[in-house]
Amino acid sequence: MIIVINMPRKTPPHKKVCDCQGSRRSRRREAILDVLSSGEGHLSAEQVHKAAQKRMPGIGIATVYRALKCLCGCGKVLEFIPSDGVARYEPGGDKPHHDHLICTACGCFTEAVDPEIERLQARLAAKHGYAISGHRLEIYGLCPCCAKKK
Amino acid sequence: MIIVINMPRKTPPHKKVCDCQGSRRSRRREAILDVLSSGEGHLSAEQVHKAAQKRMPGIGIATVYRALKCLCGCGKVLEFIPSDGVARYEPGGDKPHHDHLICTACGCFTEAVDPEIERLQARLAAKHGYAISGHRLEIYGLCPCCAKKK
DNA sequence: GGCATATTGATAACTATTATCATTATGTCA
DNA sequence: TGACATAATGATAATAGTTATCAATATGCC
Repeated sequence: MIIVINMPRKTPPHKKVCDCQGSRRSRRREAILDVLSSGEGHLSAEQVHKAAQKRMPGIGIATVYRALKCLCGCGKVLEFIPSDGVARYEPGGDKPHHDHLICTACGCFTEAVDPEIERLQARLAAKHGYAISGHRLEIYGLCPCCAKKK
Repeated sequence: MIIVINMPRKTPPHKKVCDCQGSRRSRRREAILDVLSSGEGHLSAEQVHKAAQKRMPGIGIATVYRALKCLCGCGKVLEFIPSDGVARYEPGGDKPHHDHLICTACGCFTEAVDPEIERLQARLAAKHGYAISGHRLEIYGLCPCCAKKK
């Protein structure tokens, strides 16, 4: 299974914030996971924050970032960073790997996967002597809805 | 030909800084282009700045950013933004499209392309009703050099 | 050479994200 | 149940990368 890997940010956390094992139960972290599990996914941290505030008024943005990092660490949430450099989050866990189609007009995300592409990527990596550990594929264009409008 | 497209940043420039037509000649802009043309490519703005200072002492970082934006606008330079969110620049123009293999250990970039993958991406986009305008593919793993060390 | 204006450098501002730190909540153990 | 160790939290400062602002300078044209 291919995992999407993000390059390390400039200032990585010094220690694991949460391994979701020795952690205590936290109602806010649960609320944040619930936002992603029940929502449409592909939310930025700010959007997650807004949605979480409806369930848990007063929740701080720092808590959201910490919770997302924690939830990513144990696989319950997936983070991916498109070319605007702003991290997006989606529920992980049972969800299979997929790539993203991104609409250049409305900014919406569509999930898609092509096993053939996955296979060829591995081949391309091998051809260059790379031991592949992950990949990131984004396809840009007009979504059907926006294409119709033009 | 497929062009790599970056999502718009949060604070896009209000106007085109330079269309490389009505522009005046600028020795610094030329120096910056020269850095990329003669160097290894895949440089961050900061790295370009450092290299440019050797040729043009006192050149400011703002000038580097402006010049890069200008040079990207007219195709002489290509910008791509990997998952650390930090823009990298490489000479454009005559260079054909390519994807990137990125080493998770040393951070080096390798250029690669597979026509088959390109074709399948177009097919995948079409399958989802997308009018494709570009894509971005990054493959992460250990480069041959780093793989050998382990 | 002089003029209109494009370009520049210093620096403030901005966005997304992480670190800090005092306060609060949680779980455990007596 | 109550006390205690410590994980989690919120406010906010700090950081990195990038863009905007603005006065000073450079460029091209007459």
